[in-house]
Amino acid sequence: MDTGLSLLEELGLEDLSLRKIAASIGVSHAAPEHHFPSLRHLLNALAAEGFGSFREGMLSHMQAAPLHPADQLRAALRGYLAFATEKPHLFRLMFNRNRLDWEDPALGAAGEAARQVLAAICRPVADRLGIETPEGRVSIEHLVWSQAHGYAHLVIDGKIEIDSACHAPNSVPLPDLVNFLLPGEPADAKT
Amino acid sequence: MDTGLSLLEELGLEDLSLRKIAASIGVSHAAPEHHFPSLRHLLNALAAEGFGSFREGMLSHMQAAPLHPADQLRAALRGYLAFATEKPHLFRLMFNRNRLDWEDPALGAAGEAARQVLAAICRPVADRLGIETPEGRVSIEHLVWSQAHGYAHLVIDGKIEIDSACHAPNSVPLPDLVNFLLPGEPADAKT
DNA sequence: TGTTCAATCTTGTCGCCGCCAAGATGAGGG
DNA sequence: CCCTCATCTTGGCGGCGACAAGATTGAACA
Repeated sequence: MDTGLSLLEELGLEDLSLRKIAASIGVSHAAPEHHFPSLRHLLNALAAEGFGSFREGMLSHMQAAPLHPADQLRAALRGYLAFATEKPHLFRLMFNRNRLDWEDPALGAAGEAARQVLAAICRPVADRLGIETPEGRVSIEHLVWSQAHGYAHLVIDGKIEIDSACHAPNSVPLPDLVNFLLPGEPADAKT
Repeated sequence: MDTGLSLLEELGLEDLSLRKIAASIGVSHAAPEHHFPSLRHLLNALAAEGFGSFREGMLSHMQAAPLHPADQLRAALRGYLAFATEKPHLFRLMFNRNRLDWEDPALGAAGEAARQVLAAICRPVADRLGIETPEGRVSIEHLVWSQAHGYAHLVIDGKIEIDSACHAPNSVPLPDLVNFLLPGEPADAKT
């Protein structure tokens, strides 16, 4: 398990294999298959553990920040980005639909727990904006999540460098952001 | 090449193989290796072609929209999301750092051309916001791109459903968004 | 027309992979 | 003492990317 995590970051997701893990531990090539019926099960376990430390990373950043909603949101986003940059291959695995089995309840619970952190952060933000409906809250959560997720992906894929001016990626609410971005301009052309 | 693209969407990135492509065409297992020295070269070619149609998709959405910056931005984001949902596996390949060789000038040019579309969209937005510095423009581009990219990834990974209320994912400018989100609140705690 | 030559494809092989089956080992409880 | 179960080993299967060596083909050229 630990060997799997370290080999994952060392070799990358595509070059990780059960046989290399076994060799690294010093056992025969088929030994891991007793603990994990297939490679998919091992990746599921790694991803579930990853979501655990992902959640803890965001929470610890939040605990070090003031209780104010704005600071809490910034701290969570900082934690999101920090995890992605520190363990990029694990991060990619955690959001790789093809290689994980989300029917696995352990993985589902771990992912949901991490998601709840973001949801809890977004609620007071929505309150401050006067948004009360469930759909409005979900929209804000999606916008915040998209911002953090896209920024993290673009950074670890080398498409953009971390913007030192805004230490954490930040996001914005409202169903139609462009109206917010450019107030007084014509509304959406083709809704 | 065409077979590769269709097999990519049919089988997924992880299950695509040179041998399956060869078998699908009806040639021997080693025939593709004459045209593409390695699997990586084929994936590079597919990704470069993908960036081409990605760019064209955004441009065609933009041409169908009013010339106003807000509408153009919305149209481009709609094109971004449409491409990702229509060709999810190709989209994931195009942003997969491990399986592509970005030293390849053809791929680099194709990616840069697509990026220029977004940059061109963001410039008038920055102008409207009174942002003149190059760093400011880059910040806005990063924010817009992050929003679109994260939203697209979360949608194709099944983490969120497309929000019918905001037909395209929307994004926001400004280096520190939280100050914008929550005006009058204390500024960044730990810059 | 006949020859040459480069592009293209085939066949065969290598090592690595996930997976499966059968058996060895070894500790704990009747 | 023996049974049982967890754990590991050995060996083998087909599929994979990559490589090597040879066959086929068709256009260019004298």
